[in-house]
Amino acid sequence: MNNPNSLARLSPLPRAFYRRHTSTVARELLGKLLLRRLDNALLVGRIVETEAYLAEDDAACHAARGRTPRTEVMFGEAGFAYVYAIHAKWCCNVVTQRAGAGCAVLLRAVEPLHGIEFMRTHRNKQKLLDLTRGPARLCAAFAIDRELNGHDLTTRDALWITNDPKPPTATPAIEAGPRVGVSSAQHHPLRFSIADHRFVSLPRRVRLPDASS
DNA sequence: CTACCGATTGACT
DNA sequence: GTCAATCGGTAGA
Repeated sequence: MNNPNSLARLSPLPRAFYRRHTSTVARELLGKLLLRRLDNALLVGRIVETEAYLAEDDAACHAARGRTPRTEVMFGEAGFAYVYAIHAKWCCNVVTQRAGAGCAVLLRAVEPLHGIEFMRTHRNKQKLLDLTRGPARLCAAFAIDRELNGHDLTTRDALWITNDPKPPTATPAIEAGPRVGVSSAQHHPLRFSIADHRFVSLPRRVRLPDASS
């Protein structure tokens, strides 16, 4: 297991990573490490579940109804955090593609790796499985709120994402299915997760047919 | 200003 | 499985 100090020295994913198509970014974020630096703690989690919200023909995307004060960050440069409130809780996205496109990837679940006691305190929950499984739960555990809206994820400041230097398996299978809590575009598999991972949030997952079959 | 909604969660049967 | 608390964002008067 890497120690947190060495993980904190790894290079953040570059902006080019985020400038690609939203579905590609959503899939490739699986297995990456989310890092959060606070005054008195360094938190690390492995991203195990994401959802894509597209720039085109996606009524569920917040940007679909045009620019508002809330969605301004989504229409900006890729690689910045878009943090929004839902049901009095915070959720964290990463902005993708091109400035002006209006699309992002929602971080739905991580596996806690470091700073677990801080997460327990911040979530006021003891059970490991409940700490970061779900978009608002992971934000509470990582102390992510509106202060990080518009934060640049390509520096080692406050919040960023890196490659895992020691991935647990060579190439984990990826599952895909309809997005959670979204009625539109149910036919598109825009929710992605690491197959059979215990930290993936609840509703049923569907294994995508293998490309070779 | 008020009214309504929601990319959720946690408590409960 | 069901259900409602909770509050920021948004639209509209």
